[in-house]
Amino acid sequence: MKHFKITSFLTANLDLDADLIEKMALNCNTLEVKKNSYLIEPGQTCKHIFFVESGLLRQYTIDAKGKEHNLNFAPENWLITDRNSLFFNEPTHMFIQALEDTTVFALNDDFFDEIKSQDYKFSSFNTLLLHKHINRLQQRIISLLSWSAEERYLDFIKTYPDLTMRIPQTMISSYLGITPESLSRVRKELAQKHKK
Amino acid sequence: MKHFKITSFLTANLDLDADLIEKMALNCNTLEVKKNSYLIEPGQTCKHIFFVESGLLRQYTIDAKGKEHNLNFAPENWLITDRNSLFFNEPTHMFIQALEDTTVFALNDDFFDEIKSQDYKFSSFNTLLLHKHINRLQQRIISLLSWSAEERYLDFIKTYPDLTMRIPQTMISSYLGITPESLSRVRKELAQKHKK
DNA sequence: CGCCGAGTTGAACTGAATCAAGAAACGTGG
DNA sequence: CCACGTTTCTTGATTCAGTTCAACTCGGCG
Repeated sequence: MKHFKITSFLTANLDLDADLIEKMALNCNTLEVKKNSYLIEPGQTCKHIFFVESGLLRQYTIDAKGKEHNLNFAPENWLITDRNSLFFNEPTHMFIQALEDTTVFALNDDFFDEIKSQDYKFSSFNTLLLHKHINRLQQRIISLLSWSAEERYLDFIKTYPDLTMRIPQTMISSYLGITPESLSRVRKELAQKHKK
Repeated sequence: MKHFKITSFLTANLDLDADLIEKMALNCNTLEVKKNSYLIEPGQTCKHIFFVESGLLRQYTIDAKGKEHNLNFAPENWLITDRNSLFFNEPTHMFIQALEDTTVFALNDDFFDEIKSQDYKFSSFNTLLLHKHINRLQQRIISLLSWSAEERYLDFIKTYPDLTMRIPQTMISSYLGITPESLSRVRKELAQKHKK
């Protein structure tokens, strides 16, 4: 049996039979994505849910004004996909790019359908993922509505302490919805406060 | 057979057997919610998906600073719920309040589980709803990140032309993430532009 | 060594918030 | 159905968080 991290991830989350997980591990693909290259680009239709074995991905889009918006980061043990493209079978508007050399485990979405009949837990697992995703999006909307740039940054480093070092500041600022200059100033302010 | 609007809504969306829909219609409750009263309040656990037969609901939350944030409006033919509370069976932080005298059709969430075995279309219907919800949330995040107050308002009146008249401006402004004063000024500007 | 992109810093600017005060709309009780 | 008080909306003056633009620093890499 292949020993991907996803194996333990799934076992922990689902309490599935080992042979079912192994079956999945055998059917799905491991992909290597070199730093700065792309897993998904606009126009493509996203067919997989990607589980990050190692490395770091970012998901971003470019708006009508040509501005880049980082919507998600996915370090090891995270899942990432474009639910919209995947489910509605439409071309995506998203980029998914590797910020570090990354190994992903690509779960073909069909797999969920196939397995559904075999194991009820597995289909409800996908529903769980959808609900967790909704939760995160909701939280982010509320943070954009109610917090200042500084508060959003503090929340970011609290939530993802290790990522702060691995993601360029321009991308973090874009995720937070502020300019790189503003983030730089926020960081400076915080450093000064901390020194006292 | 009861003639709720939801009947035609479901028929249009699902192509279900008439008797299945009727069964649902008989098993679920119609609730009347008087203007300004609440369907859901924080602390309660949300157990239903509400389909609005007639009237208008709003969903909002109050943040740590005591500020109110309108997250959703649901006029006739819309569905509304707190997915988080519903799925994880946790107390909600949301208010769902009637802005007009409203009639809702309350689908007990268990119903989806029960019906799942009987009709596969029905369970995939719920998944469809989840994906549509994710889509809306994603769009809203992007609009908060990339559009000005005026642009967001223009998008709002374009998307929900009739709602603009039925929802107090304070609530629209809160939905857009701006102050009531700013919205008033934005409207004034637009009226002047339009006059020319 | 010298270039180049990322990050920092400064100064001027601006969109939106805040505070305050007036006008209009609303519903409640007489 | 009107009168009154309360809330909502508007308008103005001022302030502020964050943007923009431009110049500078620093660290990595060919």
